[in-house]
Amino acid sequence: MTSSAADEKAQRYQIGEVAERTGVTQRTLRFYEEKGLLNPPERMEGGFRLYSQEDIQRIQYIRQLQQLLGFTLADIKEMVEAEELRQQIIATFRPDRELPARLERTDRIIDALTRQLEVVDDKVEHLQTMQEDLRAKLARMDVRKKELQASLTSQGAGGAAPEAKGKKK
Amino acid sequence: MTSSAADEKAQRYQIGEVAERTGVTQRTLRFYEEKGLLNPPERMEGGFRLYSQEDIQRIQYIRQLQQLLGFTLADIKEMVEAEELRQQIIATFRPDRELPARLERTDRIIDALTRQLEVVDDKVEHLQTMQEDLRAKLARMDVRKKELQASLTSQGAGGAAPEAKGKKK
DNA sequence: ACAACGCTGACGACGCGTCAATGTCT
DNA sequence: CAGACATTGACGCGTCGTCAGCGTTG
Repeated sequence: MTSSAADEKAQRYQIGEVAERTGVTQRTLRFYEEKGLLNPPERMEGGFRLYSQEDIQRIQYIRQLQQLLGFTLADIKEMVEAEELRQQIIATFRPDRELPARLERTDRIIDALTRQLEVVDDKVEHLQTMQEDLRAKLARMDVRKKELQASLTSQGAGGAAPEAKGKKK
Repeated sequence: MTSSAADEKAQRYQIGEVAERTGVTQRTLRFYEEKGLLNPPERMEGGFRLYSQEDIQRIQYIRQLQQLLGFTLADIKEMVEAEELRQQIIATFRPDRELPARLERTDRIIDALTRQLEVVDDKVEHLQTMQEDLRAKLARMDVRKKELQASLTSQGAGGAAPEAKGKKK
């Protein structure tokens, strides 16, 4: 139904659906466009934006860099451009002329990837520490909660403190 | 050298040193105070702020929640309050009266910790995926770079493309 | 012709950066 | 008293949220 078999790859989405699929607001999409993070999508006659599949991927990429890694949109702009280069280079049927220019672009891309990887490594490390911390704290609080609940259920009867036998230290 | 042995725990720091130690600006410290994230520190006669060791820990805690987990300051405010409760409860010599109130506070703390842990787990997962992605991309780009460099050094002689024999698939 | 959707401003909020004018510490 | 450090405004910026008024689509 949706695919008529004639137009295979020309799927376009309007802003509302893109917003839903990517989890960003329409406002944000227009803002990214305004800031040059997304190149202006096609439009319908009346002016409605029509996004491609690649636009959607790009949006998700931007969000990752922003939310997971905490880069600013200015940083991300550079990286998005590098990523675009990367995809072009990979898709390109290597015209093998202008080798120095290609090498330079390659370096730009490697720089961007390296910066990202550094941040990722850093965050993973910190987050894992935090993870263990939180698990430990949670475990201790759960123990406490159960102690409190025990004191409550057996309130009038036994005594105020139910011994809490397995105390550490 | 810094510890004179008389005043063990009463170390206080002015805003500049705190800023340096925690990696946030003085502006940010005043802002956090204004927003109720930090409770107003002591002051010297002239009005200079004097922060305690715990204040510093709290600032670092806030920064972690903000930068690593991406919470808003409003969220963080709740969590900081919960964390304060947690520390009080741990330090408290359990007055064992008002058990229901203690249980409620315990729940608040567990909620905060649980929320944090969810976010952390989520982020770690995404970041690890990203990490592998980035390493793979980087590896491929490095290969490409070396190919290009080889083409350059042996430019006039051998040929344009150095075969790139070990291509996967 | 109708609801649902999208368009472009414009203003506002959050989380600070960055002065400026003044006061305090040692 | 100098020079470093701190104080309270005030305005500005990045990254959108939100609303208004109007046009487009199905």
